[in-house]
Amino acid sequence: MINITFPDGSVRQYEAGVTPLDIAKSISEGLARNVLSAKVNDKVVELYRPVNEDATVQLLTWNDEEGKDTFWHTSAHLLATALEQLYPGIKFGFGPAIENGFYYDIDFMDYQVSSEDFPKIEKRMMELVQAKTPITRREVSKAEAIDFFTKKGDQYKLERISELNDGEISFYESGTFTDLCRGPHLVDFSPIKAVKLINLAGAYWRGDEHRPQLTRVYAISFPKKKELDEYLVMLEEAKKRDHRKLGKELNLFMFNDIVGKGLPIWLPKGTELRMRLQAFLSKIQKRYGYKQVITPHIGGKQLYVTSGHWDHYGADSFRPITTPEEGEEYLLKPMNCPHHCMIYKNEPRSYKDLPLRLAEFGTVYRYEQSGELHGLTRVRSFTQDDAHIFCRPDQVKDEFIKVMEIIEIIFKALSFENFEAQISLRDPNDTAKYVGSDENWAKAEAAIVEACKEKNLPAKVEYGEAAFYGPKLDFMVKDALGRRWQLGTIQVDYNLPERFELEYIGSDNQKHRPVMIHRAPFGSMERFCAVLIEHTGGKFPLWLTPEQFIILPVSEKYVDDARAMLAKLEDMDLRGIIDERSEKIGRKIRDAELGKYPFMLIMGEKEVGEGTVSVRRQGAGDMGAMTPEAFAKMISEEIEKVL
RNA sequence: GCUGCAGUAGCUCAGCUGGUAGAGCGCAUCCUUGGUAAGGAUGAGGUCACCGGUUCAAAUCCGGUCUGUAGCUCCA
Repeated sequence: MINITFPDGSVRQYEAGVTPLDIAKSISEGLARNVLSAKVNDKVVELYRPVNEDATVQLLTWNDEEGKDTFWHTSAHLLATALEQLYPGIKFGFGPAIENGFYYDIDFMDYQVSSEDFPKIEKRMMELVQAKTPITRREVSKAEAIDFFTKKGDQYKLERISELNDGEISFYESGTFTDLCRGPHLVDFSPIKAVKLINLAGAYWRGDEHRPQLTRVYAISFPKKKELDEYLVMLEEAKKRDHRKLGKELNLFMFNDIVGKGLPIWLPKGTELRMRLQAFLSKIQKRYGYKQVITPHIGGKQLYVTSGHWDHYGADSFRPITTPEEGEEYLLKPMNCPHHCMIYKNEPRSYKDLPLRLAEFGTVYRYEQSGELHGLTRVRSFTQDDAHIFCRPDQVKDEFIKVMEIIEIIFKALSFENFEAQISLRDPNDTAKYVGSDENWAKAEAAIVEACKEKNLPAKVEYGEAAFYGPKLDFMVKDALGRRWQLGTIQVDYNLPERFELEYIGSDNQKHRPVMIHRAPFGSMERFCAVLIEHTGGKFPLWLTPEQFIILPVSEKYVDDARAMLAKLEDMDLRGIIDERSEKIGRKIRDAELGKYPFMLIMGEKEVGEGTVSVRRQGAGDMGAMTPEAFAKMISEEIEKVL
């Protein structure tokens, strides 16, 4: 008998050689039906793999990330099995489970496959499911593996095998399809009740653009048909929140071919929104001791040669601007820090002056590859809510905490709750590729980790992800379609102070080198607004929205009264517009609802007589009549609650 | 940058295998002056992204370019 320990700490005894499926059956019928794979001593395995000695066992279902992984990974094999039957001779790259579904990278050889073929492929997949094709695992020798795929002519699998050692190679067979795979997998295809191919996209073999491009087939599958339907509805809903669509509908921003791709133009309403965000941050920064500065949009090339950016990124950036003056070259500013370094250098600094916090809403220009451009989230001209903190090494942690507080205030005001934080530290095995002393790195890395601990911020630590010039802390959020974008960032920098020979006079009357912290709570105004648009679905919080209300006169007779009311509300620091069209009130309400104005103020004979407005809240309906003063009070109270 | 897909009115889109353009919304004018999610009539508006080719004839077929889009790669 062996002891099996469960995640809750309980222990049961079983015969040696018991399988996870047996264990599930011994617990309950339902569990046995739903279990997908099992985690035995921290390794996920198939349900038929015997357990021969004492172990901890966690039975994995659809509700466990790892259970889903097994499910989708097997679905990828189902896809491959179907594709190989439909397109004999195709070659297979990798086919993993991903965050939402799975994909398989395929070399389709001479076959032309398009999304029109999806139904056919899905149909074949479901036929294989119904056939209850078992999936069997087999350990093979390296020689056997090489032999098999040589015969098959699959150079991709052969390349992968060449990196593996004898004794760690396994094959999985699902009917007609045999794949090199580590597993684990479902026992057979039958739990897969619904599949949907999502799209096709090119993907380089092993992500290398110099290697062949395969066709990546994205798909998703579910244990219940209903879950697939819900997922598809969710996708549709997400598309409605896409900031590119809402930006057009709400007249926030535009692009124009002649102006140039990746160069966003902010329309009046979008500008309102952005200015308000900037004013909000400026106010907080003032409280935290930042000094606002303004620097030019271009800078002498030497500035960026000194900073090192020219060497690093110059070849892939906008070409230098030349002048009639022989040999004179300027760069469109790709970042603000070198300018700020020059401000630091402009006068001698004492340790008493530090930290010096220079802030700028600085517009920068970067030549992003055309395939990378994406709405407002990836553009070639954007404005960073940038600031550089010049401080002593012993001040890093305190400054870090203060920046984290600013980010906290912002995220809270906008109810960004689903963000992820990542601490990027240097690769401990390759410290040579980083600049700065070991001592300073150790100090800064510890400062970041401690700051997160102190602020109770759950952050994932990634080694080797630090920039060459210093460790950093990034804040990431997902957009409507589940893509992850980096917003706020705090980065420690030892490189620029060195390159620009920044100094301060310490209390010991000696010269010392300050540490620089780059930070941008929003990241860029463009990207932040994009995420904000998707987060709110265009229904911005009251304090931010370009128009807080729209006055709807019941008929044209009351337009003059509406104008007087607007003036009165504007005097009370509210903002709104009037719908002066000759339309019936029902129509005006409908349009205002669709236009996402937070409040509709209806004015007719009754209200004009009483000196009130009838308030209707977007999405919630009639709230009754109130005086403009009462309305203003209600709005300001609501705003105070969030800010 | 690479690969797939797409580009028709301000917006969303229809236009089968080639026969010289349509709808809804929006806009303009007029009628209507209305009470909590679409009142009515009339009208304007398009080199069918651009350039070239095939054809008696191209929005439609072919090639190229541009732009968008899905991914890959990159990202200070």
